[in-house]
Amino acid sequence: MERPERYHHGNLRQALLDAAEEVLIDGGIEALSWREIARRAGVSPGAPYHHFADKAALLTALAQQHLAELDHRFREVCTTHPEPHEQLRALGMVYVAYALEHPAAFRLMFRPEMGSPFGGASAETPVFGVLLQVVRACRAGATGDPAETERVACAAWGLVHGLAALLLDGPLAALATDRERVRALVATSTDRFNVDA
Amino acid sequence: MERPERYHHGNLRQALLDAAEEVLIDGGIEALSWREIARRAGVSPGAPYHHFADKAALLTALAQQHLAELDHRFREVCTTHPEPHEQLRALGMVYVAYALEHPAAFRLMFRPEMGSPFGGASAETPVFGVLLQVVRACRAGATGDPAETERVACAAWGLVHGLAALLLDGPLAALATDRERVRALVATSTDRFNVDA
DNA sequence: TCATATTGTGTACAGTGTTAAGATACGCTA
DNA sequence: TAGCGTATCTTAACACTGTACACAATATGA
Repeated sequence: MERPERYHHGNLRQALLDAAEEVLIDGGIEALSWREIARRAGVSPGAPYHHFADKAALLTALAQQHLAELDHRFREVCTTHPEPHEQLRALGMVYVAYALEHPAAFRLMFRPEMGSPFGGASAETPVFGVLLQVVRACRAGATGDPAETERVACAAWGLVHGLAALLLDGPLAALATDRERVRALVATSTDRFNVDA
Repeated sequence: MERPERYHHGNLRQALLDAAEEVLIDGGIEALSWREIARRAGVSPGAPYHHFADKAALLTALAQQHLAELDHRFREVCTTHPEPHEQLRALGMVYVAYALEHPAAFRLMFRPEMGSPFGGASAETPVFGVLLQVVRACRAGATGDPAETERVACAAWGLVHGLAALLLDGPLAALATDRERVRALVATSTDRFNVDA
């Protein structure tokens, strides 16, 4: 989209990611076809293969971008909220909010047909790393089993992820538009989950 | 598959569902194509349109079958476990176990590109109905807000659903094969979730 | 300046979901 | 039992899709 008159695009890779994002927003996942992406970037359907191995690779890269953004928001939460338990509640809100704000992108991160943009669930994993850190802070000073701490972090992730998934494509979809009820649901969920050792 | 030599199949509708299930098992969701299903049922690609409006309708019907089976297992749990809190823990185990046992089918139920097999989240909703009943039993005698009870049930569903989703297609996929660790994770999750009023 | 690597185009192929027109067999009524 | 309407299936076609390949244009570096 930068300099259409030239033979070489300049930075097609990013242009493709932008085009994919654009398609994703106003057409959803079903509209996200390789050729449509190339079309929007003003390029022939063969060109993208010089920048991405295949469709899955492009989509994985896009998912990673969103994952990085979500990770950024997570870290922001940690700076604006002092107390660990408050941080945890805020993280839940941010997670669900992001899912509802970027539904198609959020779904993309958990599609089985492409390589998972997360690695595993370690301290270096984008979003999970922050979560694990906060959970550790909540349980600081306790003589608890470290494996249990990890399980608790996974459970916390599962909790908010499940809410997001059910709100997006599950039976709770009807609630998704009512911001206040969503907020209440997330609050109930996190408040009732006991993190402490 | 019943009487292949005849022009009319007999009960093609169920044969198509069976074929779809078969494809789903040994090929995953990606292999689940309309034509492949017809092929396995020994019929031309146009024939299924007399039984299902389109691909999404077929897949929705298949998802509903699995949902009914899961609902059945849920009700079974309620009869074999007397105490509500025990029931709740057992339901969580059964939910996650079903997801890991039938991964492709489980994913099918939450695909955005087809009509959700659940209606909303009411007492009549297949799986949620049982869950709601058990949560109510846990909170019996309390003077709690009914809306809060509903939120708690939603949160409980979110908790186990999130675990299942992360184990299937998320960063917890590496754990999925280790039955004992999965069991411990689910136990930690449900035990730490406070249902009571 | 010229060979080479990079990044485009164009065409082709197999496979997809869906539709429409025509062939066949079943079930009901007379 | 004969005939007819209708439900069911086949065949062929359409507009797509993702990917592969040969080729062309540009950029780069010795």
